[in-house]
Amino acid sequence: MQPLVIYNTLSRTKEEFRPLNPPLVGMYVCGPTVYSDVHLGNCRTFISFDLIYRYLVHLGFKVRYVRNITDAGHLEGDRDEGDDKFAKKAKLEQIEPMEVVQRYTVGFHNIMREFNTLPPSIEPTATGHICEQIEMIKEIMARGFAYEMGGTVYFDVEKYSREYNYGQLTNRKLEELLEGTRDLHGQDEKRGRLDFALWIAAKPETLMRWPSPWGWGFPGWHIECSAMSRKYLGDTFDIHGGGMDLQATHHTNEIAQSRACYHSAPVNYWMHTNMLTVNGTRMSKTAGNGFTPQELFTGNHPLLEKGYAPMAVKFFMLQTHYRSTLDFSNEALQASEKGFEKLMNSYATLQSLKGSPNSSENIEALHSKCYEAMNDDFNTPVLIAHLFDAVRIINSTADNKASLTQNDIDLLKKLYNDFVFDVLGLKTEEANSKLSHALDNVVALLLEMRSKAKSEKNFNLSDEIRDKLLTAGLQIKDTKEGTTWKI
RNA sequence: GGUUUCGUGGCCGAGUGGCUAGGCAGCGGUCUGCAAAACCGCGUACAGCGGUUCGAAUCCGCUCGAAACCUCCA
Repeated sequence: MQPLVIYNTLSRTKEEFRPLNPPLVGMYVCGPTVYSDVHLGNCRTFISFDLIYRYLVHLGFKVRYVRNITDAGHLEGDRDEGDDKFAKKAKLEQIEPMEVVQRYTVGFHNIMREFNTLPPSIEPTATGHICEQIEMIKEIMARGFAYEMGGTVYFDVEKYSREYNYGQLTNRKLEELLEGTRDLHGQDEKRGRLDFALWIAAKPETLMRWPSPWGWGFPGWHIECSAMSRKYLGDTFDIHGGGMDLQATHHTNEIAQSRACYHSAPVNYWMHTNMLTVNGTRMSKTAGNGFTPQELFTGNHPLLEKGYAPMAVKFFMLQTHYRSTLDFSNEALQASEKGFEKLMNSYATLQSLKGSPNSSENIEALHSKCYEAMNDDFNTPVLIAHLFDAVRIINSTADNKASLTQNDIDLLKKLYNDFVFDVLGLKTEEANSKLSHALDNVVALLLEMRSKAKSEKNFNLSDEIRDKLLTAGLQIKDTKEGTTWKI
């Protein structure tokens, strides 16, 4: 079987994945800034990396998955001034900044649980690592790549560029980058226009502040990821991920900070997930064309015709490759909802299949095709196409149009457990067991009545029972072996 | 303006030179008292123009169109 290949942003090609210290794998993903409800685009990124994490674990790697919580130091503007997002939000809501952080961190975790993502191994916060950030800034200054102006410390991009390739990640030259920036504003104290803040001096009204060698202040946005990834994964680690929008600025600066600090490149494989769009344009907080995950689940938003279950949404996302943009529309979402239902129904059917002396299908070949799809840069759309092959085989067997040995049936069960549940992280909606037991009995009673009516050719009554059950949300299905039903 | 990516059948979405995914919707059929579900079959798509090649959705050029980044956002 072909080895696992990963598209590396650094080389812009798919590369064979070779961890530094197998079977250990270090993976860092830029987490959310918890100053408001988690954005659906964020969710896509974290679902993508959850898939990657799950697959690496499935392959037997021992993965340390670090995903941070940004709870300080993320500025509103690009000019390194103004308050950070938490303090601003806290003032608006008249609460403590850490209250904002707590509220939205909890909300974020709840949504991630709805999507059935696994918790990371470590979830460090920026405010919990102020010391590490200050130490790193000191090291960068000691190597001459940063300078202090009035209590604010800036990273010297031009100086860095004389020794390293600053635009490496986006394949851009310094001159091109310089052309793209705006003119320096009069009040700005930076030396170069590409310079960015590592530490920002607190203003009298700044709520979130810490002491440092440069006075009271707070860390810049980019330094937290460099400091925390280094602390938990080492100077150089295997995978760093995030959304594509972080590539040009945040990740470029992370590389610069690490190299300026300890010379070596921090990451071997940079992975970037693509954006979520609505009607062809990017869903963003500022464009106002987005909805929250909660609104998506309930359908309580003008853009949504109805609510969609978390698993249906997740399945919809996984039907697109993580490096492609994904456009949200009711039509597409409903198509996925039905496809997901079909996939899950076949799993229930699979449980009732009986083995035959021989098989008309090659399940082992199907199994290895699934691995091939995933080994090709986590190609979930192709994986799902193979899973629908399994669906067809299962349903055909149930219809006596194909046959499977018990061994093959067990192999199919393993296929579902491996890929549908373990790797894709999908699950069926669980019903309350006591309630569902009672429901079973009630439906069985009604079906018995209907069956009696049918045998007496009282089709009016039998159809009435069927139609009223459908209205109540239960669909029944007559088969040769008897009548089955589902919600 | 610069950098990058993309344009696939009604919709979503895989696919980097020949073997032409998959889902949803549609049509025809099998099954069925009728349904539903399931299964079988069908549509022969690759923005346009030109080029390379025995052969291109896939490589090259141009044109048109879209998006992302360059400025806070995954």
